[in-house]
Amino acid sequence: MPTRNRPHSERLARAFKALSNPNRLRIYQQIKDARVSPMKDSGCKLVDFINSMKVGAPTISHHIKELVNAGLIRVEKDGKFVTCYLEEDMQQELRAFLD
Amino acid sequence: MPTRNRPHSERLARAFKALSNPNRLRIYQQIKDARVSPMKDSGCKLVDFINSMKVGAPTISHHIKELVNAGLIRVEKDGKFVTCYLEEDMQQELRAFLD
DNA sequence: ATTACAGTTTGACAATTATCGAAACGTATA
DNA sequence: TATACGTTTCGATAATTGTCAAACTGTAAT
Repeated sequence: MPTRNRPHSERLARAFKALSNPNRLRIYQQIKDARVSPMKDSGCKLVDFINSMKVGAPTISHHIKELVNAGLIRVEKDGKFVTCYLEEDMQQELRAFLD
Repeated sequence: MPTRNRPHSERLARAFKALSNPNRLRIYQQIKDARVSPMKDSGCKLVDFINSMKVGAPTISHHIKELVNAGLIRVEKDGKFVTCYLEEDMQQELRAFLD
């Protein structure tokens, strides 16, 4: 059973795997940088990724899903738009591992 | 040009990819934990990995090589033994990225 | 309603990867 | 030298992955 104190290798490895693709890493970085504080988190519109990155929409959709499954981000739907937000707990877990 | 301020996605992604395999992650963790300080770094003997982990020697050798290529660790040979040491610069780069 | 936009799903394909067994290599020790 | 041990290389295989095109879904605008 994975706990907060002794993180499971599998869980961490899955997060690292999600960050192991350059495009996914860039997506994550933008989402992370959009969060200046827990109070001020503008999130990132998925449509902006689709318009700015050099891979097709299906690929981006797939990458986002992987980041969500890895627990790194979460998404919220509003009308036809999807906005991505950082999952701070996982960010903290990764930071803790690196220390 | 990858700099400290604006790290290259490819370089970071390669490091994360190296940590994306559970066995490799465990290896890295042990090497990291063996370094209590820059002055006191006992390193980890490759032979101990081979004896303690449940995968064959060729696989371990391959994993070590990947960690080295990713810039996460370095190895030193002494007689027939190989010892693994943490590359602190890369650890710092990863930490900086997560902040 | 028709069109346009945002996003997902499916199915496919080439490329990469984790692992293995067998063989080879290098170093020490008997 | 011969033998043993630690490590690497090689060749193979099964599994995973990144990407795409095409088709589809849902929402908004005209």
